[in-house]
Amino acid sequence: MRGAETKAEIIAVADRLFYQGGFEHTSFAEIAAAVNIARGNFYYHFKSKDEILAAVIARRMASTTALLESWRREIDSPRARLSAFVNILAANGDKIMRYGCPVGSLATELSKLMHAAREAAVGLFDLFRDFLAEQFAALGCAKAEALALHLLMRSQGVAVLATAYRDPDYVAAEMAAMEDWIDREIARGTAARA
Amino acid sequence: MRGAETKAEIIAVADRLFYQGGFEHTSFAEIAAAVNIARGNFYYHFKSKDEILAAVIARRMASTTALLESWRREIDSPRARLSAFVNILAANGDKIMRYGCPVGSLATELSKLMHAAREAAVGLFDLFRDFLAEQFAALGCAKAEALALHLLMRSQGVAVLATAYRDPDYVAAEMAAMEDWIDREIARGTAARA
DNA sequence: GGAGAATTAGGACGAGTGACCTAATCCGTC
DNA sequence: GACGGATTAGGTCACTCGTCCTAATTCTCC
Repeated sequence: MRGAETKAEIIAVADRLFYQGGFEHTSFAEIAAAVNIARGNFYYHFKSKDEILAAVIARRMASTTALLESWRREIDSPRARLSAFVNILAANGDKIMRYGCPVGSLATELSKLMHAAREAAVGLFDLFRDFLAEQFAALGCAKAEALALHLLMRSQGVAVLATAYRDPDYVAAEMAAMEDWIDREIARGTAARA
Repeated sequence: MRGAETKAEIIAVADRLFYQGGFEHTSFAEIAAAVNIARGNFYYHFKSKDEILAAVIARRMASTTALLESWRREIDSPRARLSAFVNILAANGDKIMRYGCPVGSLATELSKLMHAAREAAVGLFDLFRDFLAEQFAALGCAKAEALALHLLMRSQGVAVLATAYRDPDYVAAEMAAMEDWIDREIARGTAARA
């Protein structure tokens, strides 16, 4: 069973390093140093670097699914669940200002590389999109998926500008604007039903 | 004078390849093959890869400045100038869906690399921000710079999701939403003045 | 047309890359 | 406590990377 633990540790470290430095920029040597294992030893656990990437994406899919599931379970109102999403920007502000959004930056990098794992990486967006659409639908909004994509788009835009300008005040302002937009859309949805 | 032409060609090709494949992923060999010159020969024109990056950023600053200047000169109304900005998303749609936004993706990559040229790359955002703020101010909007950053943020968010989902219809929908938002902000500005 | 500078061709260098291998070591099972 | 599969250590492989040289070539100007 020790092997499984080592493998999980490699994936966890690779996950962090892929985020912080980018997939291609991160070398086996770097991961090995962080995990404290011999460099050539990766090939007992993974056949290639692409296989590590696939494992990292799978790990992110699992952890994101778990996060969204906990929100569905522990947060009562759909409106508050939307705020939970928006608040990611504040909770991870420091990391976002240095490394961008892990989902968006990976998808963009893999797209530039024309990497086969691009579509798998986009699956992370799907998780958030579906979660958000669920909440908008529960709030009685028509075209819930379009609203979900719009909110996703805003979080990505804020992440990019946060990385560029590194201004926490700007991020806070856009978060407030997102909350306002959500409330307006909900109001529009209930008005349409009346 | 032949040297200057070769240098300019190297910069132009590097510009394209840095955009399409990313800065770090693009090698001298790749650039050399595209320019049809000997690989080791770069060091007559540039002392290092970072120097090529600096030249590419300078080139983008110049071409962006020229583009915005032409808009200021040839487009009469500030409102139409804002539309010109939004329309970049349609005009460059195919490239954006494959490689993302050249400004945003470079800034994010350099941030991950903790590269010294990061701040210079962010200067490209400044050009657009100032241009947009100028137009909002001319339209009588208060907090023109905040509105400019918001529009910039949206274009970045759309670029990231366009790269992820590669759906032209989604891009078109967000462009329309951006136009609506602009009109509402202008209306708000004139109402406040009345 | 010849001197001298600008430019190019064509490697070579050490370091680092992902990939691969084999021998040693660990550890649960009988 | 010896066996056998699971795991690790550590080194090697071919290759590419950015960088750097030097010799040849081209161009400019007297």
